[in-house]
Amino acid sequence: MPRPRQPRLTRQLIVETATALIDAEGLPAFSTRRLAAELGVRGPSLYNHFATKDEILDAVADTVVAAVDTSGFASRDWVAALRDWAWSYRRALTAHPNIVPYLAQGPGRRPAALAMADAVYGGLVRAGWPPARATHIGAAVRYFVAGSALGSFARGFVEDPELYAAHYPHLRQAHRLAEHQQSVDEGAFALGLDALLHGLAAEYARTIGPLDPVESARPSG
Amino acid sequence: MPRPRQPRLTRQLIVETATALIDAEGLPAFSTRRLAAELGVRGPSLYNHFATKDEILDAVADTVVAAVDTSGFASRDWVAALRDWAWSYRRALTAHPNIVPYLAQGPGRRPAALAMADAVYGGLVRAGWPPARATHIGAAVRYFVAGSALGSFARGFVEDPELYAAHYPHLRQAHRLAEHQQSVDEGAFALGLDALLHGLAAEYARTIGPLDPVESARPSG
DNA sequence: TCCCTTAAACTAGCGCTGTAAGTTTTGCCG
DNA sequence: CGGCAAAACTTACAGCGCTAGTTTAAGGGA
Repeated sequence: MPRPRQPRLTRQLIVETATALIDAEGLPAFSTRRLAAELGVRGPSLYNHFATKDEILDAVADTVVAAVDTSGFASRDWVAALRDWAWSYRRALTAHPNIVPYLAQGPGRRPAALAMADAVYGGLVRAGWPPARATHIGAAVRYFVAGSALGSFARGFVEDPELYAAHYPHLRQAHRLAEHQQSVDEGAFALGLDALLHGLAAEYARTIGPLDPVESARPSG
Repeated sequence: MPRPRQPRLTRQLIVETATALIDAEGLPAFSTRRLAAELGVRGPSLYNHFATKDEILDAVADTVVAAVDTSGFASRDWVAALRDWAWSYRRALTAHPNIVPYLAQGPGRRPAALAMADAVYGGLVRAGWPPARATHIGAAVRYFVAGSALGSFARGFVEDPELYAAHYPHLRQAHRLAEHQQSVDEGAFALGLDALLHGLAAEYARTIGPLDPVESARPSG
C-alpha cells in the first residue's frame, strides 16, 4: 500500500491509542504491531512518526504526568501544596496504572515530568527549606506516590483462603483484601501521607521556624 | 545431547544464576535462552525444573524478600520495629533493584513475602492498632520502601546541564544529582521514614493511648 | 543381570517481538 | 511539470517464551 491521500497516523493519534491499549491490556501486551493493528496500519509505519518504541512510551508517560497539578505551590502554604500535589499525582498515576513502572524510572527528558519537579523543588525552597532538604522531601513524596500507584497493595493478595489459613495466622482475612481494594489502597495512602506531612511539619518547626501559611505568596524580602 | 551422568541444573543453581544475571543486566535482558547460556545449557532445559519463566522470577523475588528481617516485631516497640523493618526491607531491595518492579506486584503466593506480611501485620495488631489501621500502616510503609527502591530518584535526572538551564530554572543543579546518587536517595529515605513514623506515633498517641515501649513483648492480659 | 520407568538433556518449530532496509505511490514545491 | 519528501507498504533478521517429540543415562524391581 502506497502513501495515502490523507495521512492515517499522527503523533497525537498514536499516543492516544497507545494509552488506551496500555490501559486496557497492560504493558506486556503493548507491542508496535498490536498498536499498529489498532490503528489500521502495519507495524513499521509507526516508525515514520516515532524513532523507537520507547519514544512512544515516553510520550504516553509525559501526557500522563502532564495531568498532575502543582499550582498549589504558587498559592498555598507548603504543607497544603504538598498534600494537593501528592493527591493529584496519585490520581494521575492510578488512572493509568500500567504505565507506572515505565514512568517510575525518573523524569529523563520528558518536559511535563521536569516541569513538575521544577515546580515542587522551587516551591519548597521558596518556603524556606534548604536545597538539600527540598530535594529529599520531593523524592520522599515521589517514593510514596509511585509505590502506592505501582501495584495495588490489596490486589497483591491472592483470593484463596486456604493459602493463608495454613501457615500465616495473622493473614486469615487477607483473601478478602481484593474485595475492598480501592478503600484499602486509598486509606493506606491517606494515612501515610498525613503522617508524612505531619512529621515534615514538625521537622520544619524544629529546624526552620514557625509555619507561615502565606510565605510562598509574599515577596521574600 | 542425552541425559548427563550428573544433572547440570538444579533449582537453586538456576535461581542463583538468574539473580546474578538480573542484577548485572536488568530485567529486560533476562531471557530463558540467555539464562540457559549462562548455565551452559539450551533454553528449554530450564523447563525440566520450572514450569514458566515467571516461576523462576517468583523464586528470585522470594529469595530477595527472604533476606528481610522482621524480628523487631517480636522484641521491640512498634515504632522501632517498623523502622528496623523498613531499613532492612530497603537494603534487601536496593541490593537487587532490577527485580523490584516484578516484586512490587504483591506477595502473591511467595512464602517469604507472605511471612513478612504476617509478621508486620501481627506485630502492629499486637501493639494495639485496629486491624484496618494495621493494614494501612503496613501498606503505607511498603509503598514508601518499594517506591524508594524502584528507581533511584537521583539517577532519574539526566547529566546534561543545558537541558535544565533552558527551561527549568529551579533545576539548574539537577545534572549533579547522579554524582551523589546514594546519599540523595538514602537521605530522602531517612527523612521520609522518620517523618512518617513521627506522624504515626502522633496518631497512635491521639487515638489509642500512650506508647508502651515493651507492649509487644508482654503477654496481652 | 535385564528391563522398564523416569529424568534431564537435546532439536525443531510456532507465533510472537522490535526494528532495519528497501519499495511504491502520493502530495507538494519550485 | 519534474523531482523530492512523506507515509504507507513488504520483506527480513535475530531473538523471545514455550511446546512437542527425541535421545540417552540413572535407578529400581523382577
